[in-house]
Amino acid sequence: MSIELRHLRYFTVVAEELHFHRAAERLNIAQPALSRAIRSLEGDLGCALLTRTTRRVSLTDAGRVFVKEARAALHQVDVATALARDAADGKIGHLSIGYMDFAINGPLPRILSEFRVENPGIGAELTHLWTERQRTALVTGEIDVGFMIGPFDAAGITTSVVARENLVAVLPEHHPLAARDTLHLEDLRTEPFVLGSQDTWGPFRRLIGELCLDAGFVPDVVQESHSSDGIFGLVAAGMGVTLYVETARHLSLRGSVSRPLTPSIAQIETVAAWRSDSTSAAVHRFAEYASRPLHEARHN
Amino acid sequence: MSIELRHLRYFTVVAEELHFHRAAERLNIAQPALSRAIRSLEGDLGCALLTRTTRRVSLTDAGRVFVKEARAALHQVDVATALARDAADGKIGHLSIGYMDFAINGPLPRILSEFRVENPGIGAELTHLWTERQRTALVTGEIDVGFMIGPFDAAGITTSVVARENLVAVLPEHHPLAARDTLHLEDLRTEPFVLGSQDTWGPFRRLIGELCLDAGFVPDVVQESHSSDGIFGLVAAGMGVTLYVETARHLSLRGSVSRPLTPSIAQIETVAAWRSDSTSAAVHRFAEYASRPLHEARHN
DNA sequence: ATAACTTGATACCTTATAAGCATCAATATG
DNA sequence: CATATTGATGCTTATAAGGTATCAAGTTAT
Repeated sequence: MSIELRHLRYFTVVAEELHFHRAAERLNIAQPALSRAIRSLEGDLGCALLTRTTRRVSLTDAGRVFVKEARAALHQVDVATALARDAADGKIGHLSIGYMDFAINGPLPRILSEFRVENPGIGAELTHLWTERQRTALVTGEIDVGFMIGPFDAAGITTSVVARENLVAVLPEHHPLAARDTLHLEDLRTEPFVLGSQDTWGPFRRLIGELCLDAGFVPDVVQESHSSDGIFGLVAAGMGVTLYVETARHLSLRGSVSRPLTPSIAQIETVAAWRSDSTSAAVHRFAEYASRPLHEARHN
Repeated sequence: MSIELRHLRYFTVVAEELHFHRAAERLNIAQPALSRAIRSLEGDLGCALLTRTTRRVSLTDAGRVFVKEARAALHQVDVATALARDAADGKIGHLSIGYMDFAINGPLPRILSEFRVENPGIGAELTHLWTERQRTALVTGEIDVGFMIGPFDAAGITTSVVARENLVAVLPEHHPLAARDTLHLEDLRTEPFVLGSQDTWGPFRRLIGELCLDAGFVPDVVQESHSSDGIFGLVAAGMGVTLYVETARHLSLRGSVSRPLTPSIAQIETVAAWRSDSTSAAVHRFAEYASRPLHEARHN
C-alpha cells in the first residue's frame, strides 16, 4: 500500500505523544491499529521513524525530519480544501471584464471598487473592447462580464442596466451654439460631425443615425476616431460636433463644451452582461453588484 | 470518509485528462472506481470540482484552485518521504561536535572540511569544550562527537585516534635554550612553567606532571591560563616555558619558539569519540571519516 | 527478588470500503 | 436514426483497516 494521509495524521500524533496508547486515544482508534499503521508507513518509507523499546518510544533522525514535512503536507491539504471551498463560495477567483468607453467613464469604476473592497480575493482583469467585440468575447468565454451599450438580448446571456443616460451635444468651446444653455438635435442639422468609427462604435453610430433621421437630417460625418479621447480632441480642434452620453461632463473637456439636448430624445443604456450558465461563483458575486438597483449606481 | 492522498492522486490525473476513462487507465483502475472516488472527494470538500456532461468534463473554479493546491500537497508528501530516506541514509542531519585546543589546531579542520564537502546536507555545530567536559557531554547527548585528549575508554563509547603527536618545548624567543635545536625534558628542570589551568586542562596537566616526575623534577608552575593563546602569550612575554603538541608549529608564535624534545618521551593522542549506540546515521557517517587510517590524517 | 504494572507487538476475527464487472442513460456524430 | 462514446449506477468481490484478547519485554514498588 502507498502512503496515505491517514498515515501522516497518525504519525504526527504519535510523534507528539511518543506513546502509542495515548496517541491511539487521541485518534479514536485502538492501539494495535495504530501500531500497525505506523509500521506500514515505515515499511513504505523503507526506514524507521521511531525507535521503540517496550517502554519508551523516541523519534529517529528520519522521524524528526518526517514529522516536520508530514505536518507541512497535512497543512497543504487543509489549504487545498479551504481554498477550494473559498473558490466555490466565490471568495476567491478571477474575473475577466470587458468594458467600453461609456462604462469606464461612467458606472464601472464605482461598481468595481466596491466589489474589490468586499471581495478582496477576486482578481479582476480589465480589457478594453468595443461593444460588439464584447458580445462575441462573452460567448467564447474570453471575458466573464462585459460592460457595453445595451440593450443586449441573447440566449444564455443575462444583462443588467447599470446606467441610463441622456445624450449631450459636445461642441468646440467657441462654437456659436455653445452660447446657448440647451440645444435641440435639429440645431445640429448643418454641423459637421465627429463620430466613433463604424467598426468599433457600431451600435452607438447606428443609434445616432436613427435619431438624426428622426430629426430629419443625415449627419455629415467629417471625421472619425476609435477612441473617446480622439473624438473629443477633434471636437476641441473645431473639426465638428459630436453626441455623447452625459458622463462626458466628468471628462476633462479642454476646448470643448457639452450642452444638454432638449427634449430628451433618447436614453443610452450601459448594461453589464454575463453568461447565464456561468459556473463561476465569482461571476455570480459580481452579478449581484451589477444588478443592484440603478438608483444606487447613478450619480445624476 | 476523510480526504486521502488517493483522492488527490486521482483528481490531479482527472484534471489533466478531463476524461474519466483515460484517467482511470493511467491510474490502473476501472472507470467506475474513479468516478466514485472523485464524487466522494467532492462530497468531503462540500463543493463540485468538475462539471460533467455525459460528453465533456471540465474544471470548476474550485477545481482549478484545488488541482494546484493538491499537486503541491502531493509534492510535499514526496518531499517528506525523500527527506526521511535521506535522513535515514545520513545524507541530511545534524552533528553537535565538541573540540578542544589540540584538535582545532590539528586534525579537526581537515576532517571536518572533507566531511562537509562529501556530506553537504549535514549541518555541524562546533562547541569548544575541554576534554573532561566532553566526556560527560557525550554521555548526556549534549554533543554527538567529541575531539579530546585520549585515550578515553568507557562503556558505550567508541573512539578513534585522529592524531598522535610528539611534545615540543615552547620557549620565549630570546631564552638561552632557544639557541639549541633540540632539548631534553631535563633541560627545563629549573625553568618556570606556564601551563593550562588544572580544571580545564586536567588530563594534559597530569600527563606533563608524570613526565616531569619521570625526568626527576616537579615543574614550577608560575602561571596558568585556560586558553592556548593565553599560554603562548605568557610564554612570549617571558613568564616561563611550556610543553605543547607539535601542532604548535602551525600556530602563529610571535615571541615564542618551539623545540623538539629528544628523545621522544611521549605521544599525545587526540581521539574522536562518539556513543557506540548512536542511532544517528550522521554520526555513523562522521565516524567513518574519523576512523580513517591515521597516516591519511597526519601532515608530519 | 519478585509481583504488579506498563507498553508496544501479535494473532485472529469483524467491519468498512475500495475496486471490478455489467449495464444504463445521455448525447454527440455521421 | 443507428452507432459510438462518456460518466453514472447497482451489485459483487477483494482488500485493508479496525477491534478484542493476549503476549513478551521491560519498569517500578514492595
